[in-house]
Amino acid sequence: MTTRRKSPVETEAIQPQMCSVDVRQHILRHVPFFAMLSEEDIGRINQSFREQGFEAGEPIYYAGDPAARLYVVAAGKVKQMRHSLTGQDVLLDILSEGDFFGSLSILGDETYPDTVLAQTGICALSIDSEGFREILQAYPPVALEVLNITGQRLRGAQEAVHQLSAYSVEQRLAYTLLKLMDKLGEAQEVGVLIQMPLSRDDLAAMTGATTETISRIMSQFQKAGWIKSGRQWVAIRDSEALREVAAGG
Amino acid sequence: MTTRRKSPVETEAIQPQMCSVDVRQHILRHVPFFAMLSEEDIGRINQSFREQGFEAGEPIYYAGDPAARLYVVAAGKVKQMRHSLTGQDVLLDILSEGDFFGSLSILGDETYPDTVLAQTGICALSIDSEGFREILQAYPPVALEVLNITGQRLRGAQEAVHQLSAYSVEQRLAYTLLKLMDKLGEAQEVGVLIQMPLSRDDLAAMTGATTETISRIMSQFQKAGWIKSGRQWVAIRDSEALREVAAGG
DNA sequence: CGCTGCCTTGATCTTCTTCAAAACGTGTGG
DNA sequence: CCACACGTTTTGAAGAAGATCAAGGCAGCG
Repeated sequence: MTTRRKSPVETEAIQPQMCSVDVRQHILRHVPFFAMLSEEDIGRINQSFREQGFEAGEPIYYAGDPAARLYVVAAGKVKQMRHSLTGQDVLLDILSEGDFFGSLSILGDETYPDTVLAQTGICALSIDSEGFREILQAYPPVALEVLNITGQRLRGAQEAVHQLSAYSVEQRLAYTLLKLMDKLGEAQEVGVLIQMPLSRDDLAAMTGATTETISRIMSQFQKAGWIKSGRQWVAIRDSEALREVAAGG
Repeated sequence: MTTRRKSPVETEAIQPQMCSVDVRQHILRHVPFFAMLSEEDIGRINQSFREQGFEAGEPIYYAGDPAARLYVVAAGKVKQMRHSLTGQDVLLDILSEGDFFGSLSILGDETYPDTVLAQTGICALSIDSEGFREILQAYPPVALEVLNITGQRLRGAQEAVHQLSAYSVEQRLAYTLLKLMDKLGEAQEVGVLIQMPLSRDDLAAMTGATTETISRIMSQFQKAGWIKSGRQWVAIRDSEALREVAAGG
């Protein structure tokens, strides 16, 4: 049953039934900030959510759209982006199963500051801001957990600011690859494979550099035997070496 | 009663009594996320806080210290920083009256990822993580408000990432000055004065550039008549022009 | 009145971008 | 199953933005 494709990344097609009502409750149970609730409570919460499928490349929403809903990724990966007037795009984060995005501020009316795109086919659960606020009020432990996660993300974003301010592209790329490995890595023969389609363009948008510069450095890394990479995929073979580069070796 | 100093910035000395128990309750009432509580509740919360004064330049804590407390700025300004192995420092944020910093994650045990320094003399209220968690549990509306503010900060940090990735130093500096003006601006004859001691080094650490580059661009801005600046102070005279530069004019 | 620390300015050098073109891999349609 | 066509990746050469190195100037303080 070997296919003919070259990329080791398995872009498991998101089946419509993965989004069905039947499995929604199961998915919600595995969302970090609902994990502590009883089956009964989750059932109640479930009713406020609705599910939605998106194909790879499709936008979930655009920057500037009125911010009305909060989303939870049930399956697949999404890219959270900001675009500039110059056309230069910045990839802020990659979110996967259990991560949330969208409207957090309880005070309605604003617009989304970023664009979110489906990187693979995805299934998302969503709820309107009003409904989410009600859940947070009804279940204070959930609010604390959401606060916790948001705090962690804030620190992550501050670390990114630090990186961009103080380190070279080479260091930032090494750091980014390590972070992706921690988040999406999967041990395989080629090395620890980053389980998602990932182009040089994506890496450029994540590190604040150009495609060409990233390509050059990736070639170096590969020549050194630290990574193995092809069209839209990357595997890490020597994370220790990358760690040293990231730290300024 | 005119002094001989040149800087228009008033570095009002923080008097010890500003930190006294008497006025603590008054201060807590003006902290955004306690504003909705009754006088009685604030009185109860008050007992968990302790006050502490710091002189200008003094550290509140260093990166790597065990993260045990959450702080609220009662008076003065603090700098939230990250340092790099290379000695290059990054200024993540400037916090003033009513802002909080320190240990947010409820799950104890970690260390602070950043260093916080008193930029002016300051008075801070602080509470241990345990006590803060209890408050959040006892007063769910407070938790929601803290979540809200944290969400806003996350967006601010993501905007900084965007800026660093996509815009020139000139644009970032213009943007930074405008942000400081919004936060700390005070109308005076010279223009809208940024009410705090602010060196070229500080601006360099905020924009991810070197002191020299910042100095050059500040000279340009001043020559153009958009700002007026001296030793450790800046006033904005033409915010519209800066806005245009920041937007890529 | 001189010292210390902040700010300015210039010259050079490095890093990264930009522009351009060729090579490669993947999926498609014949 | 093969060959073509497209988007991704690579590589090169020239250019620009900003860092680094090095002096000198100026303000405020003791």
